[in-house]
Amino acid sequence: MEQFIRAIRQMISISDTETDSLLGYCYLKSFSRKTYLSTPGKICNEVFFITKGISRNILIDNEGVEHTTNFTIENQFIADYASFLQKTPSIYYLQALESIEAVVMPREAIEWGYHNLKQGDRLGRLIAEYYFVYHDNQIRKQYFETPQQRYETITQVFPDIHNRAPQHMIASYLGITSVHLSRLKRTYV
Amino acid sequence: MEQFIRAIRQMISISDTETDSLLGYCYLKSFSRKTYLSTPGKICNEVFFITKGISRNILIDNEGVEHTTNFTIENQFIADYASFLQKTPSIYYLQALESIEAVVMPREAIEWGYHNLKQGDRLGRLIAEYYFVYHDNQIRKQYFETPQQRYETITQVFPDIHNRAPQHMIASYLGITSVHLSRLKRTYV
DNA sequence: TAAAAACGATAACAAATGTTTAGATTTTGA
DNA sequence: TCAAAATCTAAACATTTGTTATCGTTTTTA
Repeated sequence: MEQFIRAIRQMISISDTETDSLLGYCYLKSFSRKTYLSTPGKICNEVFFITKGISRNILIDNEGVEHTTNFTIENQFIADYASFLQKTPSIYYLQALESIEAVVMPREAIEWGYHNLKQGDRLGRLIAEYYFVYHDNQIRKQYFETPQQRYETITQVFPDIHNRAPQHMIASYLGITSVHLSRLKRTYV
Repeated sequence: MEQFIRAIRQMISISDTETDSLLGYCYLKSFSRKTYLSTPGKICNEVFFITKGISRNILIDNEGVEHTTNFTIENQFIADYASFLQKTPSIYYLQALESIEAVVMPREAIEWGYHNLKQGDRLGRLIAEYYFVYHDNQIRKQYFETPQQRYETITQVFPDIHNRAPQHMIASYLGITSVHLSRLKRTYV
C-alpha cells in the first residue's frame, strides 16, 4: 500500500487520519497472467493502482480486430476512465501480461474522497488533468512521430517494454501490423 | 456574457456575487475571419468561450504539412489546454473561420476561481473531465468508424459544418487528403 | 520435459491511400 | 464588380501498408 499512498501524496496533501479512512475503502487484489482485470460491457466502477506487473488495454473493433491501445506498469493507475466518469459500459479488456498485484479503489472510495478529503476535488481535478495531458501527448505523437520513431522512443514511456510485451502487441499499440513493424525494423537498422 | 454564465452554471452552482467577481477578470474580444486567436510558441494563458462564429485548431507537422485537428463553435470553450495546464509552449494555431465574438478568460480569472469560488476546484475537475471524455471519444471513433462514416456523422458533433468549413479542412480533420475524401464521396453515393 | 502454442521474419501479392496535375466553378476581397 | 484566390473533382501514377502463407525458433503449459 505504501507505493499507493506515495502516489497520492505526490498529488495532494493528505493527513494520516484521512489516509487511513481512504484505505478502509480499498483492498488488494492479485491477477494471474492472461486473466482480465476488467472486461467490456460492464460499467467501470473501480480504479486499479498497479504495484507489480504490467497490463494492456484491448479493444475489439467492428471487424473483430483486436487493438492494444495502452500499457500500464507499476505505480500507475488504470481504469476505463471514460466509463467510470460517464457510467457507461466499458469497451476495454484490461489484461494482465504478467501476474499483477493491484490496489483496488472502488467508486465509493473515490466518491468518499471527493466529499470528505480536504483536497478531494483538487485530487479529482489533478487526476483528470493528468489523464488529459497523457491522452493529448499520445495524439500529438501521432502527428509528429512516425511509427519507427515511436517504436524507438517507446521505452521513454514504458521502460523495458520490449522485454515485457511481445512485438505484435507493440505494433498494434503503434497502429501498424506486426508484419509491417518487422519490415520497418529491417529497413532502418 | 449571458451564454458564458449559462455554460458555467451548467457545471457548478455559482452565486450572483461570485459571478460578478469572476466576470471582472474576463473581457470580450472580436476576431475577423482568417485571423488567429492564438499562435504556436507562446504559453497558452487564456481560455476562450466562443459566443459567435467558428474556429479551427491547426497543427503543422515536421514535414510542414498542416493538419486541422479540431473545430470549435458557439457556446464552446477553446484553448490549448495542455499548454495551459503545463505552462509549455502551445503548438496550435487557433484560426477564425468566420468572424468570431469570444469571452476571454485569462489565467488569473481561472486561478482566482480555483481559490475563491466555493466550487472552484470542482469546476476545474469537471472541465478537465469533460475534455478527457471528449478526447477519448475522438480516439474511439478512429477505431470504430471509417473516414466515410465519420464524414457522414460529423454534423452530430459540429452541426452545419459542411456549410461552415471547406471540405479540405474536414478531410484533414478526418485524417485523409481532400482528394481521397472526394473519391470516397463519389464511390459511396 | 515434451507437445502445443505463440512468436518473429520473410516473400509475394493485393488493396488502400497519397501525389501531382489539370480544369471548371465558386468565393473572396479590394 | 471584377480579378485573384480558393475550392472541388478527376485521372494517372506512385507509394505505403495490409493480407496471407510459410518456416524456423522460442515460450508456455500440461
